[in-house]
Amino acid sequence: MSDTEHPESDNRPSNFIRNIIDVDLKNNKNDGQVVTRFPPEPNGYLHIGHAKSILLNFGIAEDYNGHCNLRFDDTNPHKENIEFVEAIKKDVEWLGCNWGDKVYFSSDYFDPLYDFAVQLIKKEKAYVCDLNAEEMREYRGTLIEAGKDSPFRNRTVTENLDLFARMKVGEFEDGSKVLRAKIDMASANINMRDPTLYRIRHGVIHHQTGAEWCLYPMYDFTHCISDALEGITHSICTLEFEDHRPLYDWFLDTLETESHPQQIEFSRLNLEHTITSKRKLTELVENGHVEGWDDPRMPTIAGLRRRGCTPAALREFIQRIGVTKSDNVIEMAVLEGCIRDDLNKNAPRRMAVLHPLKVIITNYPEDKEELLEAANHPQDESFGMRKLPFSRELYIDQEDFKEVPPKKYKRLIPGGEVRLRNSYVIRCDEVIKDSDGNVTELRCTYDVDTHGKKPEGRKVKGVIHWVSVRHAIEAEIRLYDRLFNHPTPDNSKDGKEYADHINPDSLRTLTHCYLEPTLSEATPGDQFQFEREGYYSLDLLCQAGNKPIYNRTVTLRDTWEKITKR
RNA sequence: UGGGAGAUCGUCCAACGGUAGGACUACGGACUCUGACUCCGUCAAUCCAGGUUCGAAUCCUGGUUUCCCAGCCA
Repeated sequence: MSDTEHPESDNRPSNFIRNIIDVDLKNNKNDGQVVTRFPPEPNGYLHIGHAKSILLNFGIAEDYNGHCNLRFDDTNPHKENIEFVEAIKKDVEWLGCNWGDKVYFSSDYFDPLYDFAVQLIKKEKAYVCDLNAEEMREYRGTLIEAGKDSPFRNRTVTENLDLFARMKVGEFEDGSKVLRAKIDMASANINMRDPTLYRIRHGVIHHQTGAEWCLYPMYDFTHCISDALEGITHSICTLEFEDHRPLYDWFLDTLETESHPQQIEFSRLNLEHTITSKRKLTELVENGHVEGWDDPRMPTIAGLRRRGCTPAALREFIQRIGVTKSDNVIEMAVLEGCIRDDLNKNAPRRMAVLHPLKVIITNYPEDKEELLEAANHPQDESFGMRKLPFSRELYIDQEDFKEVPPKKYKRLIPGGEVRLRNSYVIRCDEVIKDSDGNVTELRCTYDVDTHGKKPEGRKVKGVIHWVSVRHAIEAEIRLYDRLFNHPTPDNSKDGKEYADHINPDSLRTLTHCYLEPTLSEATPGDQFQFEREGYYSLDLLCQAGNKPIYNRTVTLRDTWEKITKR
């Protein structure tokens, strides 16, 4: 902690939702309690948009000494499964959120929900309707025309009670009957035009309740009641549910539940060059555009993790983008900046050559080798030192030698000198080429008096990385780029679909890369800065034969590239 | 006049009737055994038109424009 005046209040996010809560607290609403919830449907993996919601809800709970429930909104067993439940728990935990002892499920409330539905029927606020899906759509009207009442709208309480009970025990086929709320078919808000409460689904095995039910409640009915039963005070959701708030309130008012949570809507996260639609992410996986939900190119939390993004970086990102009700598209640079900030501070430095070019140090004895000390972090001594073997034959990167250098180039050129990082200054004496004129090898000499000191009588500006051929570890390195070429592939307004904007070069695999030998000690998930290249993470899952695989998390900022592009 | 919501630098977020501020990006410079990091600096915005007010991003009126809604999905 520094000596700032208010060390506590510095880092607290402030946004309109927290402002609302502050006012509620001042008025002693909810007895001063703050209880939130994160309610994912287990029908896919969580993505970066969910991270916003998770960190918002859990963050508020933490800062206000409240609690945030993890609740699976599992009312549609057809699409949901236990794999997704487990994946979601893993991701929320990885983000550093603590849901306490109990994981909640909407399906925990199937019994009370059924009783509430009965209550609604008794209040003449719900009825069993025999219209099929198509008929119901016709009766619903349009955005600008009122709907009309279902012919089944005026069934008696007794008849509705009987029918609903028989729906429950399985007397009717899928789709033949639904339970609907009786509200107003002429409402300007389509959600209020007698929304469906329950549908019949035979033969699906629910991951929590098995085959116990053939009747499943709908979102609008389930969500508000689940919130109320859990004593949620602030039910925070995304903007598309704004239209549903009157319905949320209608259920809780009509049923006179003990508590009446307040629904508050915020705008969802949109990130440039990616998509955050669960449906479309599912398609990317199922159509083989990516290798799975945790493909490092995916904006899923699992993908980000495998790519090497850290929870701290993601948290910082979510904090930086803020929370409002306005539509937004966040530049990828914001996320990358957060990742770089975190990894710059926390990733030890290593050397790795991605595009090897052999260098022979002709004045270095063949059988000699040295161990050169190198700092693991240039700004943080606590990272300690490591020893790098140096020998006669080295690899440097092809990019670090140019026979015909562009302006301002300060790496190796024929007859020129360059510093080998953590090592000596070498001079390029001879360029060896193959029959096609490609440079295949460099013959250099080293200045023995330049290790740990500046060369005498001249300045050497360039510093390049290297590895010793004899000691190097061969590795596969995967370079990831944006998954989509268009900044808003979802909504490109050029008549094309998101899939048309997939970047064919989103993955480049380099199979003959060479790493410094200390990397043999790395374990999956470890993150490093490969100096002058970027941040890389040892893959969590794969190995290419006996070669390790490193995923590029993000490049270093590259002003040289900017200069050369001009 | 179907309903609901939004509009502030290129991007994201502040300013809650009193000097339009921060972050990211971009650009320029310093430093450097990472063309990184760090540091310093520069550019850059209130959707429009009226009105109220000593004073308006903020309040009022009228426009413009963007997003969401017609699942037995959530």
